[in-house]
Amino acid sequence: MRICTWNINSVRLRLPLVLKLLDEYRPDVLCLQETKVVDDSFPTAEFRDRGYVHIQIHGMKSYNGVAIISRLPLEGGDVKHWCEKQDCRHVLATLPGGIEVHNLYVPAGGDVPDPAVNDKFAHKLRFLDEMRDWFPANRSKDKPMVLVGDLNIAPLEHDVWSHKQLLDVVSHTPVEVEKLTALQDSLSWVDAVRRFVPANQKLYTWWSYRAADWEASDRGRRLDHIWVTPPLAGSLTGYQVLREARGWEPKPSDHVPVMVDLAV
DNA sequence: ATGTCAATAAATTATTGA
Repeated sequence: MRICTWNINSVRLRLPLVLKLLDEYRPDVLCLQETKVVDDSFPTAEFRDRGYVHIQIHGMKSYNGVAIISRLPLEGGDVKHWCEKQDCRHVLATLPGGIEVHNLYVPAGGDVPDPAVNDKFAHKLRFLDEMRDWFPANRSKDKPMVLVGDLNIAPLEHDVWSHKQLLDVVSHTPVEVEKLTALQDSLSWVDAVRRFVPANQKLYTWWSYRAADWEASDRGRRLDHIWVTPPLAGSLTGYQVLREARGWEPKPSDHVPVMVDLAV
């Protein structure tokens, strides 16, 4: 089973790129974030035509929005709300074999890494705390689960182009990393991609639009993640981070697809 | 390091969020 996650930054604008991904890499399950579209306007037909007939969407106007698009049957589709907001940052569904997929879009957190003066950063930290509490209270680490999405945090030193220069930059500050790690530890989640890429090797999934030449400067961050619970860890057989997709024409997302293969 | 995108509401240009 191949599971892919991609922050698409408008699914309607980049629909041709999404279809290219499906045609060339044939994931069984595609999880999108930042779809930026209400459910009624989601381009469902184009996915159905390609055999992706099982779709769980949770979108809103302009911002955020998540979707699970699958060739395999989905059951028990649901959404969760965090921080007393209905802002479309989470959708979940169950795959054959009882594998529960959680697709998440963690708040970006604004620019100033101080919750006292920046409400967006405070929201991000609260969101992480709520997830850290929710998963162990409602799920067991013995349940086969996959958590994917744009977590908007690059936790490891080599998940960013310069650990030192990004210590004060939202996405790599110690307080965010600590909270993401606490969430990971809460159900013994395994960082699937880092099972294949050693922690001392640079690995990025996002490059800013603001760079004059993203490829030459290569100032990336690993913000997009795939985690699995312990029962699935032994089934991981491969991964791909589609760096090339950062250059896909005509208009690439600033994030690239991340996928893993599971022998289930 | 403050550069670029995308969506929206309003009317070719500003705002907001990332």
